[in-house]
Amino acid sequence: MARRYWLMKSEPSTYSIDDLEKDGSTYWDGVRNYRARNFMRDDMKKGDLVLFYHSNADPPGVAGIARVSRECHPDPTQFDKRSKYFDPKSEKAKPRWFLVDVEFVEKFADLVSLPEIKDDDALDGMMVRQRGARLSIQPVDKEHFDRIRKVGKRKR
DNA sequence: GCCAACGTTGGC
DNA sequence: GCCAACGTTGGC
Repeated sequence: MARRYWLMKSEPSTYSIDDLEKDGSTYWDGVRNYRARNFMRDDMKKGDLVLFYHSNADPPGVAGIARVSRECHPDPTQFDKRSKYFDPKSEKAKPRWFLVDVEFVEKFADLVSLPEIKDDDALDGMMVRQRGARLSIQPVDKEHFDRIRKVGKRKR
């Protein structure tokens, strides 16, 4: 099957591309939205490439590239009473929330900002351009992925 | 800090 | 199963 491409949002004040570079890889924990969960559970395969998006940042935008390094497994934070992601309705035998691991690939020389993404005709149709696109994990077309990666490699 | 957009919850 | 109320996301 063809490799798929994704966009994953993270608030850099919580976890940034620099944190991922330092850690090498991470659990993508805390997703509590069913559509986003279903992408991780059903569709994200090892080797898929990910646009690492900084949300709630100034400016928001794609900061680099990551890669799925481990496929779907239960999100441990759902069972951890001390975690803010604790879900009392989730059972160990029947976990409700799943995650994937992602590993660092590259940090862009220069962040591809949301305004730039919105201005670029080649990126027409990207989900992240839509008003109110709150979904924290989004599928991305290969052409859009390649375009963002190309723009991200520029120096200025 | 505001608020529009959207997802979830819970009463009925 | 509907839908109002509420909570969250995230750009601005």
